[in-house]
Amino acid sequence: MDTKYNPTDIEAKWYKYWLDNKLFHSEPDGREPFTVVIPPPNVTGVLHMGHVLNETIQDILVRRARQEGKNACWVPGTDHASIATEAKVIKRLAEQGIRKSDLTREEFLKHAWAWTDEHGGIILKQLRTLGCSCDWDRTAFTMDETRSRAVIDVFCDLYRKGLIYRGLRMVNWDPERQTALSDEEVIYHDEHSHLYYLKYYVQEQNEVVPTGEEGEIVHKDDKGYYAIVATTRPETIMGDVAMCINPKDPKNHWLRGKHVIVPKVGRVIPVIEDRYVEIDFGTGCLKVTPAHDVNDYALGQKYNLEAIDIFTPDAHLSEAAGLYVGMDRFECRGQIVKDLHAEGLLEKVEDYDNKVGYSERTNVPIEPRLSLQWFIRMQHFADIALPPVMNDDIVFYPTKYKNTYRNWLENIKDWCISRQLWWGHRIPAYYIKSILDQTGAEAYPEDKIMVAPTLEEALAAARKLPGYEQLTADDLTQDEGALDTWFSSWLWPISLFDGIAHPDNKEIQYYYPTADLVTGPDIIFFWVARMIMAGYEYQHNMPFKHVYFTGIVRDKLGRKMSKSLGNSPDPLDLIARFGADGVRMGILLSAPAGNDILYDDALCEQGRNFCNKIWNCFRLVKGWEVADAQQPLYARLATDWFAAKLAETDAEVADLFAKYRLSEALMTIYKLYTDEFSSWYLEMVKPAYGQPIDKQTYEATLRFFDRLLRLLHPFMPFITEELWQNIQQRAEGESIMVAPLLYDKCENNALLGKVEEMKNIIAGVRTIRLQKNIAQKEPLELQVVANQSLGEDVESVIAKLCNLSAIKLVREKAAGAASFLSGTTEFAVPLDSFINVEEEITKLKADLQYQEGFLAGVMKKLSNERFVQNAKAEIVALEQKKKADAEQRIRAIKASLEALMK
RNA sequence: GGGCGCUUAGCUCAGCUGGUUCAGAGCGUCUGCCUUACAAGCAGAGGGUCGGCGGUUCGAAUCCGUCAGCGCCCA
Repeated sequence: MDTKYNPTDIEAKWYKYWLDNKLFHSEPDGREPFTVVIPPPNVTGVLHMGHVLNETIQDILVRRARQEGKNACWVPGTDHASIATEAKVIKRLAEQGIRKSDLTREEFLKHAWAWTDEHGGIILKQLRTLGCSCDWDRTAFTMDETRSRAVIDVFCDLYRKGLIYRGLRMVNWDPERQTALSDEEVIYHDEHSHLYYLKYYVQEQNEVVPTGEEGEIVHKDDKGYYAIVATTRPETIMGDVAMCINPKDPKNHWLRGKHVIVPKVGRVIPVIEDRYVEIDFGTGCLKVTPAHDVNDYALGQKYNLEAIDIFTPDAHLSEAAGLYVGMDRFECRGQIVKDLHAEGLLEKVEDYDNKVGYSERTNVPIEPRLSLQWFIRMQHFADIALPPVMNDDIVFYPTKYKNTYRNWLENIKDWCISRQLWWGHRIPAYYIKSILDQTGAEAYPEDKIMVAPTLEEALAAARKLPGYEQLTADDLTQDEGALDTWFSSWLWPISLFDGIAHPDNKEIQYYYPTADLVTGPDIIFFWVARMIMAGYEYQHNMPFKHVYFTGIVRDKLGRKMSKSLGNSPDPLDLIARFGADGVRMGILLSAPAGNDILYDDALCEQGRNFCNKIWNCFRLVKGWEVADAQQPLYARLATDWFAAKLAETDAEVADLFAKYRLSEALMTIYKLYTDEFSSWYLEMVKPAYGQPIDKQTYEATLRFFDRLLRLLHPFMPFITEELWQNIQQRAEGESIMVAPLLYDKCENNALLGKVEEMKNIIAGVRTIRLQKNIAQKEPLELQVVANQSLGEDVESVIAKLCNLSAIKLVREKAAGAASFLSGTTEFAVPLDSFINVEEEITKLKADLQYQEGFLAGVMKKLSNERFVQNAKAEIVALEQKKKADAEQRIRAIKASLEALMK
C-alpha cells in the first residue's frame, strides 16, 4: 500500500462498481421505504458549491438509511427553469443573428430543446463525481411526458374546482423578459433616489377659498394656486387620472372638490379624498396612476377611475402617454425632470431612500403592470398547508423556519402562475376565435373559456355550448402563455411517481410520503410550502416528513459566492485536488443546519488529511503479522475498552442523526478515529517492532475497523468502500453501501472511566518527559502515592506507552521527583539529576493557589445555609465531594512543597 | 414599518428544560519531536470576566428586562 491515499482512481472504480451492481436502484418491496427527491437543479446549470452542500447532505441521509436496512430511493432530476433557460436560448439565438420575434413558437421550442439536449444532464453527471447515490434509472425532467401530463392535469383540475381564475390584475412585470412574475420572484433592494415635488395648478383658480383652519397650507405663485405632489416616479404623470388627499388632512382641505392640472400633460383631473393617503408623506397629496401602481389601482377601482397604461411591454413610453413616446422609462424620468424644471413646474427635489423591486431572474426593475393573467386562489391551500407544519407532522430543521412559514401562509396572496414565455408548459386554455376577434382577449367571457388537457377535449367541451355545436379545431386558439416553473416543481414529489395521473399506483403508494427534503430556506415559499399544499390536495398527505434547511455557502470572508466576485471554487476542481470524500467532509464540517457556511479550502484539506489518516491506520493493521499467541493484558484492556467506546459513539451518532446534526455526527466520528482509535487504541495494542500480534487482538481490531468504516461510510463513501473491500475477501456485488450498521452492545461506563483516568496518567508522564526533555527511549520509573495499585492491566498499558521500567506503589514519593495529580491521586517520576527545585516549587505553588481558590469557592457555597437548604440533595453532596477532593489535593501539594523546601 | 434570529477562544461553532473541576470542540497559534502506519503526522501547551447594563435566584453563558451591534424574512 502507498503511504498516501490517492482518491482519483479509487473513486472512479467504486462509483462504477456501484452502478454496475445497481446498488442505487430501488424497487418497491417489503422493507420500509426511505425516499428523497432531489431539489431539481436547472437543466442547463452546472454544479456549484451550494449543490455540493445540498447533495452531500442528501447522500449522507440516503446512505445511512440504506445501512439501516431501509429501501432507500433518491430520485434525481432537473427542472426546465423557464425564464432562465429561455433567456439563455434567446441569447444564443442573438449571437446567430436571430431574434425571438422572427421565429414561430414551434421553431423557438426546437432551439430550446436542442439547447436542453446539449446541456441538460451535465449537472447530473457531475453529481456522480461527488458520489451521489441517486437512482439514475428514475431520472426525471419537469418537461418530460409524465411530469408535463401531471402539470396539465392539475391545471385543469384546479380550474374545475374554481381554484384557478383568469383576471386583469396589477402584476409584477419584467420588461426585459416581457412576462409577469409572481410576488415571490421580486427582490427588493434599497435604493438612493429622489423625491420630486411637482406643481399641479388648480383648475378653478377663482373658486379657491382658503378654509383658514389651523395647519392649512396653501401654495400660490404668480400663475395662481397650486398643489404639490411628491413622487419618486415623475415619468408616470402621463398616467395620472386623479389627485388624492386625506379627508382628515387640514393642510389640503382647500383643495376639496377642485380639479388640478397635471403638469406638462395638461390633463385636468379631479381631487378625490381617501383615508388611504398618508398625511405626513410628502405634502399629503398623492398622484393617482392606476395603471402603474398597485395601490393606485385599488383607488382607481374604488373611485371608478380610468387606467391609462403609458408603457409598452418593454417599458418604453407608449402612444397612450402622448409625450416622450418611444423613450425608455428611466431616460424619460431624466428628461421630464429637466423639462418640468425648465417650465417652473418642479418645486424642489429631495434625496430619498426607497425600496425598488427587481426581477429575480433578469435583475431588471419590476414595472407594476395591469394585465390579464392566470392566478391560483391560495387561501384554500394555506388552510390545508399550515396545520401540519405548526403541529409538527412535518418537522423543519432548524425549527425557526416554522415562524417564517406561518407568517407567509397567514398573509397569503394569490399566485400568478402565467408567464409570457414559450419555454414551459403551455396553459391548457382555449378560446373561440370568432369571439376573440370580435371582443379581444381581455374581454373574453369567462364562462366560455375551454380548459382541457388537449385541443380535442377542449373542442368537445366547446361543442356542448349552445350555439357552438358546429365548432372545429380551427376555431379554437390556445392561450399563448406558459406556466410558472414552480407550478411543475410543486408537484415534484408526486409527479416523480406518476401520482397525479395514477394516484393509486404501486410506486406512489410505496414511496410517498417521502422522508426528508433538503433545500435552502430561500425557496421555502417558492417550493417547500407549495409542495406541502399540492401534497395534501392530491395525495391527502404530507410530501415529506422532515425538511432540512441548509445555509448559504459563502467564502471565508462571509461573502456570497458569485461569478462576478470570482470567489466560488469549481467543485470538480476541488474534487480533483482533495478527493470527493475530502470535499464532502470539508463542506459538511462547519455546516450546522440552517447556518451559513464559510467555505475555506482548509476544510477540504482537513477532509483529505483525514482520509490519509484512515488509510494509514489500515496500512498499519494490515501490515501486522499474526501469531497464535496469548492475548497480552494490555491488549485485552484495549479491546474491551474500545468495544465500549465504539458502542458509546454509535449511540451518540444515532442520536445526532435523529436530530439532523450531521456536522456534529461527522465530528464525533472523526474524533473517534483520530483520538480514540489511532492515538489510543492502536498505540495500546500495537506490537513491538518486528513482533507479531496475537490472533485474538488482530481479529477484534479488524472487527472494529469494519464497524468504524460502516459508521463513516455515509459521509465518505469512497475510501470506506475501498478499505472495507480490503479487510477481507468480498464476493462480487458485495458492498459496504448495503452492509448494515453493526451494533455490538457493550455498555461499560466503569471501564470507560477507568481508561480516561489511565489516559490522564499517561499524559502526565508525557508532559514530564516534554518539560524535562527526556527522550521516550529513556526508561522511567513511576511512583503511585496510594494504598492501592492501579490494576495490572492499566499498569501494563501505562508501562507500555510511557516506557516505564517500573510502577511502584509508595507511601511517600522520592525526593527529587516530578509529580502530578490525576483525580486525587498523586503520581511521581523520580528524576534526580533532571529536577529543577525552583521550577518545581513555582509550579506547585501555582497549583496550590488554584486549589485553595477552588476550595474557597466550594466552602462559600457550603456555608451558605440557603444553598444547603434549597439545592437538591445530590448537588449538595457533590459540593461536599468537591470539598473533600480539594482538601486531599491540597494536602498532597503541601507535602510535596515541604519535601522540596527541606 | 412588522416578524424572526444572532452576539461564547484568533476563526467557525456547540453548550442555553439554571447546579458534575462548566466555560467546550474543530481549525489556527506556540513548544518539542523525521519514534520502524501516517510531517497530509505525533506528543504537549497557551488562549474567553460567554456583547453592555439591570433583574429573578442559594446559584445565571443558560431565565426575564433593557441597550448596542449584526443578519435574514415580509410589507
